[in-house]
Amino acid sequence: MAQITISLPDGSQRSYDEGATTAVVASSIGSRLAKAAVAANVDGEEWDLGRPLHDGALVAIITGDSDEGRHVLRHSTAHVMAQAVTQLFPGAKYSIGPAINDGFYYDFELPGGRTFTEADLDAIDERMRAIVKADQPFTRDELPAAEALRVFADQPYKCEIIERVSSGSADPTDIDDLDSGEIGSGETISVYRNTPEFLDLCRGPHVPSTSKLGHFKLMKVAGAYWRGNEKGPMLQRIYGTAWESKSALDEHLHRLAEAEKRDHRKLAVELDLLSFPHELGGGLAVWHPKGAIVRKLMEDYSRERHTNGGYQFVFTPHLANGNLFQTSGHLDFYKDGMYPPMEMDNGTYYMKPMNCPMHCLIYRSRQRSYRELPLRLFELGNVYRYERAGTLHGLMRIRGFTQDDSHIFCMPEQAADEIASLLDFVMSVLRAFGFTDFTANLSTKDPKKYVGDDAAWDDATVALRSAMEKYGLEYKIKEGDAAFYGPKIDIDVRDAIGRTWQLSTIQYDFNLPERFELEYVGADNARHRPIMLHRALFGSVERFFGVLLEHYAGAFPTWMAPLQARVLPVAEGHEAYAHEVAARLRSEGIRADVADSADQLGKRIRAAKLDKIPYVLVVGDSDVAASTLGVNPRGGD
RNA sequence: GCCCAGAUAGCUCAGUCGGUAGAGCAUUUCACUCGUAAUGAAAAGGUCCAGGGUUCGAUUCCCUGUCUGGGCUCCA
Repeated sequence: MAQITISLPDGSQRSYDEGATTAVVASSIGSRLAKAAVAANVDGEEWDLGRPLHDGALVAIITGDSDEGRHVLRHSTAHVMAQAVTQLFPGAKYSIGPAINDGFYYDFELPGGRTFTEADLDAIDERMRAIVKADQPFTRDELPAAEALRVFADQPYKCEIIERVSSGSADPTDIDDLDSGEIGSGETISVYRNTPEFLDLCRGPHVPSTSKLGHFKLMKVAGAYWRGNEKGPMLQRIYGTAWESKSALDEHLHRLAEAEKRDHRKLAVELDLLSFPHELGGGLAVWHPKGAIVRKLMEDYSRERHTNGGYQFVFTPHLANGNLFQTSGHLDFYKDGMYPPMEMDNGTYYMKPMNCPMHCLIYRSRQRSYRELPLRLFELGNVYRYERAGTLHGLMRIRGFTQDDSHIFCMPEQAADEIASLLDFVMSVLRAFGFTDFTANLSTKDPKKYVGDDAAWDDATVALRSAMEKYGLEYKIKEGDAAFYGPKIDIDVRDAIGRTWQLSTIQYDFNLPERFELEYVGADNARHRPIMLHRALFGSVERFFGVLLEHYAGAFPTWMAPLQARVLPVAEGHEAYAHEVAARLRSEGIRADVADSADQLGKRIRAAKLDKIPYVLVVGDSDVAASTLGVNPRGGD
């Protein structure tokens, strides 16, 4: 048996049997030695995590506080879960079970179409803990494909994977092949087992033994399509989370609880901001007075910045004749995302899913000169999109919403400068709302869904790229993620608890100017075609509001708080003075009210705090006498 | 659209093995007038999501729909 020797940071060496246990693991989870060991020299060659060594055997080092280490233990936990499920539910079919962010999942099909219940999760959890306790070693085997098919004869999903791998059609970059991508070269299939009865296709690596696991929790059951195919069978997916230590698990659960407390749907009810009445239908909201104040402040600020930024305001209707969307291409490309047609005596009408076609009509309403360009049209435009029922999510995914939408018409040679100054504008406005951490993505052409010629796409992509480089913004590339009419830049922001949200978008469009035959007269007295930039900064006002609500956990900065101050008289005798104070504040433009003394002071303070009012002002005898007040700020602003 | 789970007072939830329901908070009234996160008492508050079926009787069981939640798929 060949040996693998690893030099440890303390100068000592350790040898492992290569092949018998192919996952080489630092002696205990939580040890830090692995990070240093990754750079160790094995058999005279540099190697890295997960790199195949010696006839396809894999070696990996895990450490408790590395992403690689967590990945390994999560995936191993997924195996144990599948093992528990197959023991508890004879005849269960198991498909794939990868590690994901914070945890893992495994997809199953139970006999007779049975589904998992909450009680099942408890039983599975219990069985998993027994397997952990049994200290079963994970071992690796390689089987010829034909034998693997025999071994997994009663597991149709596994057979499908084996066939895909042995025919060479598995794609290791495909999420659905995560588990299968590297299980073999086509000739042989690698499997892991930790008891004689349970084995699973897997490229490894795994922890050496089930006893290294244990800090996990099964979270929920959900439906999931086999291989993500909407037409394919629906499997039962169990999600779990797994960590290297109890404290890490607890921390994760705590983070989840924090995020739940910040849920904008919950806060919207608690703070009386807005609601989604059933009578309206799914994905449609009504704004209550307090929510409306915040929204109005957001919109006012946006209008002010756009005025200063050289934008011209326009208004356009909510409906349009279908011919307009035929011209724009929406009916060809996104009919499914539009509300159904309304037949009228003079044509077929649709709710507008976007404002751009109408802005094109404004551009085209008369002849344009190059001297007018860039022409920046801005509208807080209401659009309606028929989002599929299962995708609606509070304010984040909604069917009727308002875009802070602008379309900038400019000469192609102006585009890079215009985009660079747009980036500046966008981030300056986002900073005003309290975001400081931005990342950008450049989305490129979707080869299956685009219009226009390839050269135009290339030019547009270069313009966006050079604008970001000019601005000095780092960006990632999302291949094939662009809209059908042109490439785009999306700006993601990180919120107070580290989640990222895609907010702003800047999209290059050479397609609509073509379709609407937009022109300008150039300095050469000839007609030219402008290009168009779509850009939304909030994205949707509703969604941005939802993100702000979660970012601030309901405690909006004072400038946008629905109520900025509440005056509390200590007792009945102080009420007149309290009203005087509030009136004075209101005359200074401060949103203030008074909570009279019907309840005890402590209770009124508590209520004001729960309402997240920035300043609670208490007035009693000494304040009346000296014309003062006690200031109790919310803190944290 | 698909899978699973829900919908009971304004909110959060309990309950009814099928005999039209209850708590806490909020609301109203009364008492208390209080100096920094819950004073006490009383009252009022419900088509138990909607429609159909089974039943002597349905909020409860079944079906359909609507809406919500978690996923999948989608996201111009």
